[in-house]
Amino acid sequence: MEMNDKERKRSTGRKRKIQIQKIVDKPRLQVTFSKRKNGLFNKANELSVLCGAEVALILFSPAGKAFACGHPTPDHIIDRFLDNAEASIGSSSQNRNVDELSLCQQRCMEVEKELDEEKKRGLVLQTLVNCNVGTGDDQFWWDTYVDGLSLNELEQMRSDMENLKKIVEKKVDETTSNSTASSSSPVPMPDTSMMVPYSDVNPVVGDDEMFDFSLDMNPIDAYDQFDFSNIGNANLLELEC
Amino acid sequence: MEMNDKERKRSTGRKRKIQIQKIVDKPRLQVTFSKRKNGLFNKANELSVLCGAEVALILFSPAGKAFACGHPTPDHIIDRFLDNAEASIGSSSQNRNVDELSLCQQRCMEVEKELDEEKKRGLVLQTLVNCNVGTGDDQFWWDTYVDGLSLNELEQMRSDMENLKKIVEKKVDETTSNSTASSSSPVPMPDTSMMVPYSDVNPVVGDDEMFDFSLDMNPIDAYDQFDFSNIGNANLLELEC
DNA sequence: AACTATCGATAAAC
DNA sequence: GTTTATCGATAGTT
Repeated sequence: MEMNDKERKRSTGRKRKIQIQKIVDKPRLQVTFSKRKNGLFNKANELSVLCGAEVALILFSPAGKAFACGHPTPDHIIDRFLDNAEASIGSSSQNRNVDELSLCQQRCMEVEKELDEEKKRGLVLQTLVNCNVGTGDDQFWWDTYVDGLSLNELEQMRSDMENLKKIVEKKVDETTSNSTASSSSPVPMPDTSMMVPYSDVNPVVGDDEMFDFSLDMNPIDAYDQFDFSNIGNANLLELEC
Repeated sequence: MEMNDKERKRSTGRKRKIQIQKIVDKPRLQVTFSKRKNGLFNKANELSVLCGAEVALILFSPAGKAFACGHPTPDHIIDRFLDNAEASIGSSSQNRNVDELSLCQQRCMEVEKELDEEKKRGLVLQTLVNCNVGTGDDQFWWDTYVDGLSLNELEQMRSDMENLKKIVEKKVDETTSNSTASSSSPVPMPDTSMMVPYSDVNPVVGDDEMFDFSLDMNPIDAYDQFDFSNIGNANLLELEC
């Protein structure tokens, strides 16, 4: 975005540092809660995906509304946590009717495992392609690719490149002359989901759809009130498995 | 901080945009998990204080270590959550399970899709490896590769190829004049990275331009050259750039 | 709810 | 751990 300094001056909303203290203004609290709840779910989701970690996030709004998310499921995480902490207390979510769900979860985990191995395989292949030469930040693949070739191979490659260029140009011509049917071309549009699997696939989503990518998030219906008036700092604990 | 561009270049640690996908590299995953775990706890705490909300966050590291925090205590939140869930058996629990199921299915499909893409990428890399090693009578990978490209991709590829040709010619010159294998100089080429799906190689490219490998290629069946499942991540080079 | 400047989180390098 | 540049989250405004 291009702006000169004067345009900058008359910018509208400006963020300022805030103290981490209970917000008294009700509307502001509501907005903040909504925004930060979304941000928190988003970050929990990202951590889960990035690290393959099991994450559960449970929160009650000041109004007493419950939200939870987790992968594979909040109950799963809770059970594991409780089993961990108390060794053997029967969980209340055992007898739930989750046959199909648990099947899906199982499959999901299997696919994730397979994906993991496929990525490992990709790394190995990439290593081979790069001739085991580590790439610098500013190098492109052919820089290292070319490094591994002998002179003969290089000359071969040069002629290959010329042929390829012809092929490409021919293909461009074909595609251009057929441009009337461009939208219905036999070549499907590139699917960028490989590169951007979670962030930019659906740029515009509703509030509720925002975190449906991988964490199960389910707002719970209305619930009895608690007294939220005095809540202190977080009670942190770490424990070993 | 005021810095001109040259000083910028010399900076040490640089944050770059990362894909929200499972991190394969173990050390990197470990660091990311640790940092993001702290950030997540911190944000959960802030939300709790700012809005007076009850928040519980439970997570298991990939290694199986459990962490939890909550107000007033994780167990308290969990109890409340479980009571809540039990209390709402009948009306919403059915919907909730359905919701969880569909979300799980959605994630499953996404993972499967990513796996598909990863496999196609593996095919391309495999083909590349085979063509690098193999000789002559096989078609080169790009011959089939080109068939699946759209017009934009073809034009992108054409310019890529011209740059690559220059690199190859330069390399030929170097090899011819200097028997010493000098390291190739980085070629500033802003809008590429077509071939290497690990898109972080090129920070300039926009998400929309990301290339993918969802193409119909003639697979070269050489999948089981290696047993990838036995390869630990730690043994692999850092190749994610 | 959308926008923008700012602040905070954090990826990469040390 | 520490540092630093960058990216993402978000406070305040409309």
